[in-house]
Amino acid sequence: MAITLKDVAEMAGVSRSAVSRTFTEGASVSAKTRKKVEAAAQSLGYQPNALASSLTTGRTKLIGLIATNFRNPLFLEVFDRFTLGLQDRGMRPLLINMSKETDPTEPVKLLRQYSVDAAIVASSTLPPQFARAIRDAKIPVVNSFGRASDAPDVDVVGIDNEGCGRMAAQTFAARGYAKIAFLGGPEFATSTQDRLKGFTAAVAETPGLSMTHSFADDYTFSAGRRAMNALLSNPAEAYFCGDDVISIGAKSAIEDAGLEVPEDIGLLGLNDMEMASWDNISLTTIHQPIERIISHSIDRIMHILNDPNAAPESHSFACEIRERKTLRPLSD
Amino acid sequence: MAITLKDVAEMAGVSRSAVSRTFTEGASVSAKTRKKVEAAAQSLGYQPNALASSLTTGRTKLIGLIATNFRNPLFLEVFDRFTLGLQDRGMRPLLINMSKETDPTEPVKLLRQYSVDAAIVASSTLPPQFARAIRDAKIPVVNSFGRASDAPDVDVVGIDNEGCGRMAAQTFAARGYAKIAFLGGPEFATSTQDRLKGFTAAVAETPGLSMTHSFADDYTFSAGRRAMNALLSNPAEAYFCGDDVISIGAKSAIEDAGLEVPEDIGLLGLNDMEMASWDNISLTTIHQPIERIISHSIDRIMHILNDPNAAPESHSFACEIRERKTLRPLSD
DNA sequence: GGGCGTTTTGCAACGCGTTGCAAATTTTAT
DNA sequence: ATAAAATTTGCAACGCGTTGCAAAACGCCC
Repeated sequence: MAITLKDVAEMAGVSRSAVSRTFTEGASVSAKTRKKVEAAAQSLGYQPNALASSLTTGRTKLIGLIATNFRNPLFLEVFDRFTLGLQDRGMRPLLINMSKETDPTEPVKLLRQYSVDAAIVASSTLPPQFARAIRDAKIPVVNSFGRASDAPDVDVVGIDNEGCGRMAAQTFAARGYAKIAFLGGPEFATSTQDRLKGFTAAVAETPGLSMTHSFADDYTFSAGRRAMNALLSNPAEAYFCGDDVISIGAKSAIEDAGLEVPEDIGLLGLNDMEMASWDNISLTTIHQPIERIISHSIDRIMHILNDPNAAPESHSFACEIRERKTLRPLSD
Repeated sequence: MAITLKDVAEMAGVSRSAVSRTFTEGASVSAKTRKKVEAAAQSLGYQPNALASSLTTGRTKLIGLIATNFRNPLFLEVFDRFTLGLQDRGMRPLLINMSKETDPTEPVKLLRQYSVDAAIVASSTLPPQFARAIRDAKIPVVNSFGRASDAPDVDVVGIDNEGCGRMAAQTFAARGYAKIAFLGGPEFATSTQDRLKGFTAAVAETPGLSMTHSFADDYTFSAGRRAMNALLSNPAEAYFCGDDVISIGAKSAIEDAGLEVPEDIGLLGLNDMEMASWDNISLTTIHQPIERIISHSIDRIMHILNDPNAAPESHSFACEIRERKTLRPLSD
C-alpha cells in the first residue's frame, strides 16, 4: 500500500539501514548515499512511518491534551496556543474531551495505548488527583491551570488564585465598596476554593469590609445568570465572579431586574477573554496571562522529556486588573 | 519498560497469539484461556499498544482534525462535538491547527506519518483543493463546512450558503428594508462567495431592493468593526454579516457613531453561536445546525472507513432565521 | 604501497502485536 | 469407543523502522 523504507532502499540500491539513517538526525551517512536516498524518497513520495519508528525509539511525539471546558470562550485561545506551540516543537496534540466525566481511568488507558510522550491536563476544574493518576502511570504530565503547591507531586503551571481573590477584595475596597461578595465558579474546583480563601483573607484584613459568598455551578452565561438571580433579593454592592462568562450572565440578570452596572452593582470578572473588551460588554476583569501559562507549560513538558527525572515544579503567574466599565472608578 | 503481550503470555502460560486474540474482537479463544489471560493482564496492568497493532492491521483509529478558525467562538461547539463524537466511536482526534498557513503539503505529510485512518477538514475558509490534496494522498477525508457541489470529488457536509444569502435578502425585504448590503467574511472563502451569490440573486428577483457589498477580512470583532466603520459614511439600511462575531463588531461601530440598531441600521448575523442569544447581544441571525453537520460528518467518515470505495457525497443542511433584536419586526 | 585510524555500510535482531496455517484439542455424531 | 467435524492453539512470518556490531571502505601518513 504505502511506500516503505524497503521500497526506497531498493530503488536507491542501498540497505534499509542507510535509508533509515538518512532520515535520522545525527546518524552517520555519507553525502553520496544521502543524495541517492533522498532522490529515491522524493520520487516515490516516501514518508517515514512515525508510529513504526516509535516502536523502537520509544518516542511518538504525541502529546495528550486533556481539557474539560470546551464551551468556555477562554479555551479558544487555549487550544489555539497549545496546538500551535506543540506543532512548533514537532509534537502532535491528541485531544481528549473530559467534559462528560472526571474519572482518570479511561483517559490514562488511552494515553498508554497511544504511547503518548506526555500529557497536558489543561483544566482548572479537574481535581489534582487527575494529573496524579497520569503521573502514576509513568506518563510525564503538566497540569496547566492547576492548583499551585509548595511541594508539588506533579508539574503545575497556573495563576495565583489566592492572590486573585485578595486582589479582587482590595480592588473593591479601593473603589469604596463595603458590602462585597464572591460569586465563584464550581465550588469543587480548587481554583474556586483558593480564590475564595484569598478573598476572605483580604476582607478580614480590611476594616469596613463585609462579605458573603456563593457559587455558579458552571462556567456559563446561564449559570451566572441563575446564580445572580438567586442573589438579587438582597444583593451585595459588588461581586467578584469566577469567570468572565459568569459575569456576563450575572450582568444580564442584574439588568433584567432593572438595576444597573456599575451604578447599583459592581462586577469584576476573571480571565479577560477577548470578548470582555468588546465595548458592548466592557467588563472589568482580572487578566490571566494565558500566553505565558501555555508557553511555560510547553517548556516544562519539553524539559521533562529531556530529563525524565526532573523534579516537579509549580509555577504560578500573577494576574492583573483590566480596568473597564463594570466597576465604579477609584475613589480618592 | 511497559508491559507487553509477551509478559502477559508468560504469566498466563499461553502463547502470544492467545493473548493477542483475547484482545481482538471476534477472534477464537476458549473461555478458559480468555479467563487466564484476562487475569494476567489485569494483574500486570497491561494495555495493548495501539500503535504496534496498527502496523499490521493498518488501522490507527487516529483521525486528523484540521481547523483554521481557532479564535471563533463557533469552534467551541465544533471542537466539543467532534471530539466527543469521535471518542464515542473509539476514534482519537489528532488536532492540526492551520490558522497560520493554508498550504496542504505539511499537514498531508503529517497525516501520512501518523497513518491517520481519515481526516476531517473543519473549515469554511480553506479552499476545496485542501481537502482534495488529502484525498490525493489516499487518505479518506470529509470537508465539514465546505462548499457543496453536485459532483463532489471529496465528501462535503455543510450548509446551503447560497440559500442563506437568499434568505437574508428576503428577510430584509419582508421587514421593509430596501437599501440593503452584504458584509461578508473573507472574500476568498467559498462560503462568502456562495452567500453573496444567493444574496445578489434574491435582490435581483425582488423589486425595490438595491444592494452593495463588502467584506470583513477575518471572522473577528475587530474586523467587523473596521469594516463597518468604513461603511458608515454612507450606510445601507441593513447588513447581512458573514458571522455573528463580525455582526457584533459591526454593531459596536454603529453605536459608536451614535446610530442605533435596529432603528437606524439592521443587522443579521450567521452561525447563531451561543452568545448571539445572550440578552445584551441578542443578535438576529441565521442558525447553522452544527450538531447535525458534525454528526453527519462523523457518520460519513465511519461510512468511508467501512467502504473505502464509497463515492463522495455532498450534503448541505438548510439554515433558519433566529429572530432576535437587531432587525425591525416583520412589516405587515 | 602498507599500516592505521575513521567513517560508512549492511547484517541481523529487535520493538509490539497480528495472522495464515497446520497441529492439537475438543465437541459432536454414530 | 471411534471417526469426523469444529474449535482452539502455537509457530513463525510479517508490518515498518531502528540500532549494536562487525566488516568494508575510505582517508591519511610515512
